Amino acid sequence: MVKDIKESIETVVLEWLRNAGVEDPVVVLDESSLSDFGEFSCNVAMRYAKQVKQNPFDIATRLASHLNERAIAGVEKVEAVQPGFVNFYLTAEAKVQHALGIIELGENFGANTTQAGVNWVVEHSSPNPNKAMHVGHLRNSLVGMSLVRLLKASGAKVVADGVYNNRGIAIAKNMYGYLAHMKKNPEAPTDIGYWAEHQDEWLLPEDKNVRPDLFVTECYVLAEKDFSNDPEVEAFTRQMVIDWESNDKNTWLLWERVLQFAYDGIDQTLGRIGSHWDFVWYEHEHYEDGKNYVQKGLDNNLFQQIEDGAILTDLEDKYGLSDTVLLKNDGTALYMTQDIALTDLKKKKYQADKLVWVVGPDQTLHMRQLFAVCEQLEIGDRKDFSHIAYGYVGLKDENGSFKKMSSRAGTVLFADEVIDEVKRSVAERFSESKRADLANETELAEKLALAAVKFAFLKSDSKLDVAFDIEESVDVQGDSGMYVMYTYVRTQSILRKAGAAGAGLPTPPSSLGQEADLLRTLLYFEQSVLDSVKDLSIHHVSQYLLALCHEFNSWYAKEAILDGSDNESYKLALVQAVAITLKNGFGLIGVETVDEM
RNA sequence: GCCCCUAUAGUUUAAUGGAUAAAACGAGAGGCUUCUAUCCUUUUGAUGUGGGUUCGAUUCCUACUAGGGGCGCCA
Repeated sequence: MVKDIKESIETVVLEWLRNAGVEDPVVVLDESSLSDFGEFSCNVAMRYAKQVKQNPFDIATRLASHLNERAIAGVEKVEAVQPGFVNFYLTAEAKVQHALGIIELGENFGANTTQAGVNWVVEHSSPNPNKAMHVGHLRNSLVGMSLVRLLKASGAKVVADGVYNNRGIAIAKNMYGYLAHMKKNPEAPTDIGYWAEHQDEWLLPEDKNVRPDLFVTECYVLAEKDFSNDPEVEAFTRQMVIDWESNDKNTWLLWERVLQFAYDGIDQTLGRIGSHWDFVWYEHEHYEDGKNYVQKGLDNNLFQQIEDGAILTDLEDKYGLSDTVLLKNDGTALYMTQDIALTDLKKKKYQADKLVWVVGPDQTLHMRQLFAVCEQLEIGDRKDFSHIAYGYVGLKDENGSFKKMSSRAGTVLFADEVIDEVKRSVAERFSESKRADLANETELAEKLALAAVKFAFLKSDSKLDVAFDIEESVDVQGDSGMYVMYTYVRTQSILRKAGAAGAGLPTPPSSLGQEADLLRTLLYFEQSVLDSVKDLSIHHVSQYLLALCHEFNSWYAKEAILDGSDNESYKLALVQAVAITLKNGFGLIGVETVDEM
């Protein structure tokens, strides 16, 4: 495989540089920017010219001639080019062997061992257990799961986890909303005691024929309105929080009932998009523990108590971060308080080496403060904590500029709405093309819609904001998941048609023809995975898949594959190599391939 | 006021110190009696502004401009 050739080259270059007097040289083989420059190029001559006080082109020339003398297997020639690049041209045979090697590796093609032995924890999705998941959660979840798969493919042990912040005023609003607005008989009292004795007098999601998460969303919206208009409702809701804290039996019963609706609905959405948690944390189980950590920090003079009794961090000088409150002046916990406890719990439970939080960009300061405080408390090292701040998913306003979605303004798009909308558009295409032979159209439309949505969210850098236009952003043409899927379907169609003919041993050609660019592109898949792991962003893989599809489709347009020639089995092998690469890449993105569309 | 993020073609994005800045959408032209035209070929067009570092800057530093986010008892 090309991986081995690259390693051989790097070894020889390293040795040569050391002999030339370079201290601790770093050798990186980059993909050549143009095919005229070979398959890989190296910039060490320019990088170390100053250190060894020689002209970069001279260094490159001598390095190239040394490499040519060493005659590394798979390397046809090495060239030095102004101002000092060293370009590597692989032999046709090596490129063909690489493609055939893909078939041998199968689903393991693209996997690497860069994270072997490292325990990662990835927290993702962060749905609110009082509302349905919206597109922001969708993006979060897709980004998080792509990291989970990427790290697993790199040999890491990965745990995906989720947290439900399931206590406090927001949940109490849902409880009130349910109690007040989901009665079968409007005359029934809005009273927890009465509800506990007469639960069957209240509606369930199935009675209204709505999904449970939309059901709780409705409770929340109705409650929110009453809460801000009616002081009695506000008092009632706040009292529920107090009753809950003092473990009132019926309050807890109602709390569990309402939360379960949310959990059930969110599970449906997560299941639909293939997201998964190995473990779920519930805030109510650990939020009090945070106070012990704050006390410990106070004892060790890491924190300070201010006049009114609240506990404050001391991060200004040591970390250059603004300080924040760790414990309220009434001694109660904050989000930060429980996050400290949770971080330690996570670290210990999983023996975690690296922890990742996929959380919105508005939490950046909070996360930095958390990491710094955890370091002060010796919970872990800051460098092992990463905040993946995916960009906002917003809408375009009249002027075309970015506008954050707001649940108050009613501009929030739910995750399922987006997928359903794309699904409709996909189904429309089926009816237009009159492909009635596809028996499982609905199932297919679902798979294709998920492919389109996932790819749309994961094809660009996750930290950028997305101004979401349901028509444009989840397009099914051009650089889209549908395009990649269509290309995969093409490969499957050809392989099906070839049948047993494709099973023969391919006879590689003596020289490369139209397929040269395709073979070249196949060399770079593994690097795209490595780049994605390094940056903790899957988009390098997505971009690679698009490039591979362009090459494959160009080749497909130029050359008949099933031509009955001696080359046929070889060409079929290339089709198969492309198919495996697309499938593996899609796998990392979280897209399930289909065989027909 | 302070801190963080972002700025590439008309639009959505790619390229994180390298060579001629790469795609898609849009607009124009062409291509199916041939393995699925949801495709292919081709034309068009871009690094916010001013300095600096470097052999080399979209990439790093700096000032500015514009947009977004955040800044001790919300989550």
